[in-house]
Amino acid sequence: MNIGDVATRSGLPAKTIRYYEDIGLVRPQREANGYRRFREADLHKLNFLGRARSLGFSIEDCRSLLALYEDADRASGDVKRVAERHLSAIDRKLAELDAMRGTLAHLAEACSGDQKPDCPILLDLASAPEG
Amino acid sequence: MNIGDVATRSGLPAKTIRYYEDIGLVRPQREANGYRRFREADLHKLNFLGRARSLGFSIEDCRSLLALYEDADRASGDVKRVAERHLSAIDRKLAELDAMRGTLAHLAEACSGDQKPDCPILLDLASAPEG
DNA sequence: CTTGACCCTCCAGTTGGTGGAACCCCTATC
DNA sequence: GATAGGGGTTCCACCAACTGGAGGGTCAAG
Repeated sequence: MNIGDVATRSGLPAKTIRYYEDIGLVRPQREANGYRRFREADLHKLNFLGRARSLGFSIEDCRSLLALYEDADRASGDVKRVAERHLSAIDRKLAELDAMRGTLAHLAEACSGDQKPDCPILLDLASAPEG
Repeated sequence: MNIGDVATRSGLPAKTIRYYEDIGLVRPQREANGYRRFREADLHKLNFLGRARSLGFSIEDCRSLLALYEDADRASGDVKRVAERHLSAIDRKLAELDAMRGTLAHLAEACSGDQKPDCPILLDLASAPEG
């Protein structure tokens, strides 16, 4: 398979796949003309990467997960640890966004949104930081 | 005030303040010796920026908000529009993270986490993309 | 033989800063 | 006057995870 084929089959842009090769996540072979040659195993890896990235795992997480994926002897506990670490990162992010949302919604609600220049949003933003 | 003073009073690192000057968000004057000289108005702006950034507004959003802040004649509706656009971006992000969290929690729960090599997390990650 | 769809490499830009090097300035102390 | 420290200055490089584009090679069809 050429890069275009794995691109359509994995759903990843060709650019991204080249980038993944650059940073050592996949190692396709090369044809005589310099074109990358991908095998089924490479496609599996790319699918794996696409799915993991879409779940928000970082590239470095993906590298670990891929190593575990390829290690037939790994303990599933190792994978679970990576997943749970990521899960709590997601929870932190969620809490943070939720707090933002609360403040912002409150401010937007208090704002009349008309032609008058008074605006509680700006008033809040302009208030000094606590501490 | 020198940069160190506004840094402590605004809670922003000096490096960040220099960066904000670089991209034109603040324009402190200069002393004869080349030191930046900040006035109260600059400090207000920096507080504004710190608060807006902590609410997740992008730098470009901040630029708009700052322009509105400094425009005595703005309509509060203009500000509200920026805030509401940002609010829906936050909502999208929240939904996305929540979906991730669901999938991941489900997978982690299904994973025994013991010494056996079978791992539903990896199995899921390895499955082909739909479509 | 030309057209057009692929493919290649390399460079630069994105966002919002952060780290560090190399150097200047100011004040206090010896 | 020398020196030590704690400011300040500039500039360059780096982070994640790509993305866009230039400039050019390759291949199959008409």
